[in-house]
Amino acid sequence: MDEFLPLRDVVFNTLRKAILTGELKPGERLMEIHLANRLGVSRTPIREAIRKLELEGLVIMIPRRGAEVAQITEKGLKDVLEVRRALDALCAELACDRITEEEQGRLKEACGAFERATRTKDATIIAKADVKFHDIIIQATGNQRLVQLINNLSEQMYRYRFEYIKDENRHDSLVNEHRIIYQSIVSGDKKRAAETARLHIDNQEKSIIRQIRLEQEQAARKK
Amino acid sequence: MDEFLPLRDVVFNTLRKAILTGELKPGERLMEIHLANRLGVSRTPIREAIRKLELEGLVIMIPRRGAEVAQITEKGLKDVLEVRRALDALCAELACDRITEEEQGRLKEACGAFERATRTKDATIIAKADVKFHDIIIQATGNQRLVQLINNLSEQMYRYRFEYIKDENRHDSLVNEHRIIYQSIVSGDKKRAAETARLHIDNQEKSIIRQIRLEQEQAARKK
DNA sequence: TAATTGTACTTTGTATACAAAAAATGATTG
DNA sequence: CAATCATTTTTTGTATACAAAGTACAATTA
Repeated sequence: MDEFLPLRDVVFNTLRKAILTGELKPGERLMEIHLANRLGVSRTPIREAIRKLELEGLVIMIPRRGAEVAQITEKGLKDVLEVRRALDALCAELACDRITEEEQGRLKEACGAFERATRTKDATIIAKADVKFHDIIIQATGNQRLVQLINNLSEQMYRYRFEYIKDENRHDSLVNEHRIIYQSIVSGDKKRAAETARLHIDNQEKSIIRQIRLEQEQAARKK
Repeated sequence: MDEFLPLRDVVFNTLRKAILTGELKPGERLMEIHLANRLGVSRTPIREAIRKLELEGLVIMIPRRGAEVAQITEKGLKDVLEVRRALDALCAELACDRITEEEQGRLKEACGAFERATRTKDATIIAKADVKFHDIIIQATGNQRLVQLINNLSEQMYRYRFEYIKDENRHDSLVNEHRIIYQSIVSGDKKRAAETARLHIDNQEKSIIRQIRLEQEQAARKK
């Protein structure tokens, strides 16, 4: 499939995924020769991939020392979520105005599919259904720049998303929020759509921050 | 000053500036050897800089053909401004809650400085005063991610900003809007601050879109 | 023993080399 | 004269080479 992508893009995708899934841990150094050997390419594509990761904020560069996986701080996550809150609300509002009949149908289906997914109690399935639902809304805005920005911001929390989805106590309210968002969008109620989208992020934030604190405590105890 | 930056970053900054100022025109190819000779470096730093420009959206890659300066379409600009509208409103709201006494002082000063700048009728001076005013607000949010995103989005319109500032008929309303934004923020009136910030972008949008249509007409007439 | 300095080893930063694809040129043929 | 195909040139994509900065470790000295 990706056989015809330039190696730099293959490497970029590979490294990005490794960082997002936690396979490469925050603070870990990305050493070029090591990665080159591991991925069976030369240093050139590795370096070019790192330049993109750098701009995306997934790695930070230390001069003459190379790249390391960016640390995720509680402050950093709060900042990301604060922006996402505004952008998700914007998405919901724009979708109210611009969603097509066809997209409305798919959104309804995705909303139902999400409810069914929660009943499986399988976090992977639920996460996929969740992404699908929100993707339809984001696409319905017809704003490519917005799509790109939200994807990038979501990325930063990939690791924590999963834990959030696992919390079964939240499932009912998640389903409920999705349903309200769906209804508001098809009925064109911008205010309610935006407000619920914000609430949706607020709930995620609480869960993720709890998660982070836990990890930090564990890290501190290790020392 | 930048003597100790890696060459790739020097090249990145140079190329970015060249694109934003219009020195490198939309559609123009970025050929590596040519740029390398022109800037007195090898292809390696050039390529790494291009990878960053690529992710920033300032150039687009065509496989096996290299990079060219991204075209700016009316749709693309509308998309950018739609996002900025939301983010600038967010900035204004956050600033209401978080601005420090010291920043309030600087904002007042910047607001007055902007008014004085308009009286010079010198677009460069006005543009600088405008940036300074808005920078204080953005910084007052304390959200680094937001700062970075807004900077990146502003960048995309760099070329048009200037023309917008030149329109002297708008100066009075610009000064007025700044004053309202300043007053709303120091008095903590989030709603009014956000609404005025949105209005501020709307006015820019009208002016910039007019500008773009003009350019496109001229381009069409040439053929 | 602790600190410091010198040396060997890594690792990055930059330049160059080489292969393969695309573009341009020109020759040949209908 | 036009069109097509071969050939040359240009340009990208990838690998490698080399220099300089950084790091680690050991030996030496206070």
